[in-house]
Amino acid sequence: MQTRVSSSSFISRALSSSSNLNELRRVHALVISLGLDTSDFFSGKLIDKYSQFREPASSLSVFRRVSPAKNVYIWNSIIRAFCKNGLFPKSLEFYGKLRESKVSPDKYTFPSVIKACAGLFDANMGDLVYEQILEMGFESDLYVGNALVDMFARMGLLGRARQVFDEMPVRDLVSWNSLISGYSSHGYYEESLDVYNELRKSWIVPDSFTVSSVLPAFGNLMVVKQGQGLHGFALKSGVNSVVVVNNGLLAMYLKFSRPTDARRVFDEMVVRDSVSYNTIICGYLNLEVHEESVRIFLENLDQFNPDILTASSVLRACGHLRDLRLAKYVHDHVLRAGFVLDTTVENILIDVYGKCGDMTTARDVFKGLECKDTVSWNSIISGYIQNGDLLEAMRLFKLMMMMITEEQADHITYLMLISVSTRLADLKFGQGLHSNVTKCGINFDLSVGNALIDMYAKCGEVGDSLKIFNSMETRDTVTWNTVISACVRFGDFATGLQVTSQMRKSKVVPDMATFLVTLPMCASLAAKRLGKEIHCCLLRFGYESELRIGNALIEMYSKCGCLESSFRVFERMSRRDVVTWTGMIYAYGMYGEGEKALEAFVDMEKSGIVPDSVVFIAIIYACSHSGLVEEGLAGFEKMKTHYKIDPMMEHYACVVDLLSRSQKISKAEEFIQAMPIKPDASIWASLLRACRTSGDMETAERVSRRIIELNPDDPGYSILASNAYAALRKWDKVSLIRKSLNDKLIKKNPGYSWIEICKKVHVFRAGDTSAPQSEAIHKSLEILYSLMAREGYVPDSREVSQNLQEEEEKRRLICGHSERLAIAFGLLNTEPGTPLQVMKNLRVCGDCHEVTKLISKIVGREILVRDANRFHLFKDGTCSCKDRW
DNA sequence: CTAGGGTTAG
Repeated sequence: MQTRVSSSSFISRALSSSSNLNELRRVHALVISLGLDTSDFFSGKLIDKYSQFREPASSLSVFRRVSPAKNVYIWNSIIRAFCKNGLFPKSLEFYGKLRESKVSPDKYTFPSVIKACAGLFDANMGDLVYEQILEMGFESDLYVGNALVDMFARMGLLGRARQVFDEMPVRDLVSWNSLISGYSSHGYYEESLDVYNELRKSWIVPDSFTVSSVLPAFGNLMVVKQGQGLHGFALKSGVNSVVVVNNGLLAMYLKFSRPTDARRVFDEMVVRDSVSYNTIICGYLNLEVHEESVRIFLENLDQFNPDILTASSVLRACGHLRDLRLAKYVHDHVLRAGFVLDTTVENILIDVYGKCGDMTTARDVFKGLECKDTVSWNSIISGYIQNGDLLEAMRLFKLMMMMITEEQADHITYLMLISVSTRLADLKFGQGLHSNVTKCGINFDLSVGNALIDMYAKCGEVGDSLKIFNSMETRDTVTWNTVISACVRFGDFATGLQVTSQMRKSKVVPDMATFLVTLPMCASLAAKRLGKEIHCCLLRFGYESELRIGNALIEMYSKCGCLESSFRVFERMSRRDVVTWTGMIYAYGMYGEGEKALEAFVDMEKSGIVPDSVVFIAIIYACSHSGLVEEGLAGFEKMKTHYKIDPMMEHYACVVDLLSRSQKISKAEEFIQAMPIKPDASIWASLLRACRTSGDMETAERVSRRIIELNPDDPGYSILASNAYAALRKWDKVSLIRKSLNDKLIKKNPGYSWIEICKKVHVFRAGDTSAPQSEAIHKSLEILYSLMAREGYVPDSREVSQNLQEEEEKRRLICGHSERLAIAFGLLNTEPGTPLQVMKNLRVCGDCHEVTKLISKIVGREILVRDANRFHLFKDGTCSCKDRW
């Protein structure tokens, strides 16, 4: 008896202290030799111990040797053994067997069973087990409760987890940790933080589990101050000696976009594991410091074992850096190290090779994938798009749609393909995508909606853009920007303005693109007041130092009649590029300040900016509007010989304009003859305008014929020719041209003018009698005409382009030209002496130019007129353009 | 019974 007791306690001690499998097997052999292997006590110990050394098979064989009448202790051991080794189905199988036996489970049975349900994400089994627990009344047990909280939390059923937690009669730190971790890992960061703060109010002191579980919440909620506080707590309490905690701190600072703090944590870590390296590599990647990402990897290759996650991060960095060599090296390394590549890594490889421009390899990886998921398809399609092969991207998409798999095109697929249809201006394809997207409800995705708006706009269907926009429930900054830009592109400024004011009333925050689309809109509309407001607004949002914003402001102010403001913006810019200078030169040109434009060009050259072809257009344009013929020609020569820039059609048109404006008609015609490229309608149109002002009707007719022969797309040129024939009284030609225009269903942009008075824009169309104060306007114009007649004014009937029988009727039409209505309206609605500013969408006609000069003299006012081409400042009977319009 | 790291667009 004595021997028996002492050998029992000896074996029990030997079992507990065995520290490796071999030792355990020797003790096991001893147990068998002593005939103790059927004993419940030793068998239970052996089952536990074998599971500890990851030998569940041995655990099971021990279990089987125990007599059929097993007690609950043995059952719990085997269920726990399988559970600990991740063999959850086995755990549940033996739990089932236990319930079939006569033995009833105790509270120690359930934590493992619950964990098995959690591990299998088996919510039904979990519910069943929960019911059984409630029947037996074990739910009040701390360990059972903790396991339940954990199970529900893992399954994402945070409401139920919280309920169990709230109903627990006793809670410990594990209960809190399980709930915090559950909230965190499912993205419920606020809740996670709330529970953590509740915990902090209690007497319980957080441990490393708590800290590492709540850290992601701090990182994602960007609560920097509190995050730093938690860091302090981690240092004080000593939990930062745990590597997981440090990894969490590292990740948090990276989420905060504080690489310096992150780096300090990383450098001060005594122990790092591969997660530490992966976290910092991936964090640098997300902060777009890709070089740093790669550097950490290369410099620490001997410090840690890169795993498949390391590889995927580094590969992504390679993609961003377009470093094909390193990508191939890492890929090769991964293959040789024998890592199993899952779909995620393969997808990354497809993306990276695509980004590096190696579509052959990308395609090989793609082909080699046995199970292609949506991301695989998206990645290869995106590769082709990035490499400019839009048609192949389309082809692959069609192939994808034909595949009978569970993988379907998602919002990203559609987003990419909508942009393909946009870039190809393929309306039919775009419409097909739209209907697909509507069928699967993806159209409610904000980005997809935005892409569709853009697609329709760029395919010329602005009406459909607006339809989508109006039907959208949520809109972001991009939505608004896209719609405004659609209106501007289409020339529908009225809607553009309306949408802009709606946007300003909404809570959406403008971004740089907002300003880069609204400023040019103001420029086109010469909406000075709105332009200034937008300028103030962008100052508030801190965009004033942006180069492109400065460039847009210069253009806006110059087109709104504020040359000084343009210059002020120009002066304040810390950085200037060729666009900046071009804007300024063009601005001077518009105001007839040719010398200043030339000076600016010299300054630009001095500042080391290399001129491009556009700046020369501005130069010649400026010279043209200031009568600087020689200087303009010199600029053209300098461009060709000194800067080796081949002139484009626009340059030739500018030179023709330059010569024509100065009435050098024969020179202009010679120049056109000598052009190395075939002159288009714009060239001839320039010449034609000059012919008409100089009265060279012979050339005018010849040139008009040319224009009609060219059959230009822009109806403006045909109308110009038609007007020339009208002046020649060749009405048959006029009606022929008009008819062909009508046949083509082309409608000319009708002429209109507008004026801003008391923060309101008033628009006038030619001959419009429905405009406000129409009666008064006509009356005052009549008075003005009689006053003008005294100055010797005779209306120029050549400017009338339609064959009207009565000279009187022609005069009526002239008097109806829209800018005159706008000017008269301005005179009627402002204090005497106030300067007026009138805008016109077309060029001012010669007769209106004369009339405005006279009006400025008669009423003693400055009248600033901006037409489609430039500014005219009328003052005391003269114009700033010195009649070179 | 409780903790951390990876994919596609713009």
